[in-house]
Amino acid sequence: MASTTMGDLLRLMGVRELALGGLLDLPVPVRRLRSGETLFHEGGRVESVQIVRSGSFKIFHTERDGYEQVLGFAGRTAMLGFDALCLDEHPNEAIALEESTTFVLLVRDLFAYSERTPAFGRALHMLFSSALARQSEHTDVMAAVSSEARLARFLLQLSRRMAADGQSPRRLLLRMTRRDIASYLGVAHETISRSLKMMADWGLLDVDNREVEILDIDRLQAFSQGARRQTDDGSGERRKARGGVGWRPVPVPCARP
Amino acid sequence: MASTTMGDLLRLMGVRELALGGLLDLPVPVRRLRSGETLFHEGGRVESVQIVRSGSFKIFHTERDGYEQVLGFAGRTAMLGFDALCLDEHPNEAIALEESTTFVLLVRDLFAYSERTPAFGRALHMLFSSALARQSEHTDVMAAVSSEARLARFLLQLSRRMAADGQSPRRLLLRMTRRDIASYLGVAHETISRSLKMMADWGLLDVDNREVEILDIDRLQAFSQGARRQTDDGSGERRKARGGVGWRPVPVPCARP
DNA sequence: CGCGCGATTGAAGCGACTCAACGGCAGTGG
DNA sequence: CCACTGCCGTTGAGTCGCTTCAATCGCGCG
Repeated sequence: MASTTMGDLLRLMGVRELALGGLLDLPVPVRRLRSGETLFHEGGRVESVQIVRSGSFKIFHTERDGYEQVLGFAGRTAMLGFDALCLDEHPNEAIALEESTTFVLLVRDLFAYSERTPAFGRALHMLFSSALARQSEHTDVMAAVSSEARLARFLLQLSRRMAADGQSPRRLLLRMTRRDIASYLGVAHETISRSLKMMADWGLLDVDNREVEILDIDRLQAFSQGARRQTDDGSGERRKARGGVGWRPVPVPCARP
Repeated sequence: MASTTMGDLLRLMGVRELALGGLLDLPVPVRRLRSGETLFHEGGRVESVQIVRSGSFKIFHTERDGYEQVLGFAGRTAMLGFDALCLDEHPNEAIALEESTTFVLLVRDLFAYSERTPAFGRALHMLFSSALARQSEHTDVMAAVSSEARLARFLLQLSRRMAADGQSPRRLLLRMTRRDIASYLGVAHETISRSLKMMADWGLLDVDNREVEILDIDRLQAFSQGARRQTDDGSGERRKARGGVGWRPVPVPCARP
């Protein structure tokens, strides 16, 4: 494993000021997971906080009735397991959606790291903050009223993450199932299928199973902002847009509850 | 103002090990706000992180179309403005719902505090963690399908906060409007009225304008669990029970959100 | 006192859930 | 090798809960 030092971790965390103490060579353990492997279990003891180095994860909670509530999806630079710090056990479970690696920071070492490497301490604060910001993404999708708008916001979030990683913000590869997305968005999984089709028919997306290409990111953005469509003109006409030619969704903003 | 020291702050944060350095006497500024006053504006510069010492706040975001999306309600010990740390400006706004006070921690001092008072650093980590946990409360209410279940979960959250503050978990005083609650729960404000009435008729609550008394907390709890039915999943339980005793006569489940 | 806002209640229409069936694909085992 | 079984994804049809529009009442305030 060529790169498993504090310096590498700091680089991942976006720290640029690397002219610091020799602690940059401090080894930091890396964990490898195959697709489907679980990072930590719900109810498990809290021993470490982990930072995603590569791959992606699904975080979810299993309700008493067995329903699997998806809480979020984590990609590169995400911090996992931190919400458990103020509890005695993990409130949720994380599993890898693909082959992934994480930096492992033992909770008992966390504070020592911060004291000995100030840059790490500050970067940690930033990570905390962005963990909060990531959480608010969920609030953002749930704030949309229609299921299509929720899905649009979700796709735009993925797109932004791709861009942040220096990849194309247009071509998305959904590593999670429709059912996972549905749970995350708080809709039925059938609705995800239907909404994807709708948006494809409208010319916003090109959908091929898990591969989604955003064709018109501006209109998608506008659409994701839309509260509820007005029926105004030929409302009975919107059953099936043909071939995606000419028809536009025309989202009309209107006051909400 | 009798109590505005680091020691008081640590006490609020729940730190018990107060046998520490003399930095406990370090003064920490306190801010007072009247009802309706704003703690920080959306788009404002990020100068401080604040911890609620008394009172309560509404955190919200104003969308382009003018719709006010409520993101949460903060009470005693809540940390506000921290999500802005990794951004250049506040992503949301906070206003006091009643007469309130906060401890003010300048961002530029944050790290220094941690270095000089290790107990503070650790307590800060805990605060970060519980800020995350608080965020997940929103996910929790949104996970409920029916508007009544959402409202029930919301009331139970308030109840738990009351209990955590040593007050009666039964008598709630809603400091926010129905409209605020509705926005937070993602439903129409009329629905809040109707749901409250429903639950009162059911004998779960006693409602008098902003004063709500929980009459049967156990049944309320049970009621709030009405999530999405189904699943029974069985993935971990899959007994191929060949020649089995008690094989289910009905080919039940289709996995459902 | 009238104005605005919060809260309640009624009526009607639509969007999303539910139930159900089908096709495709991967893993498995005879 | 090829049924066989599960799971994922899609599509259809019917029902219902919630939104939407609307009217009314109470209350604090300039």
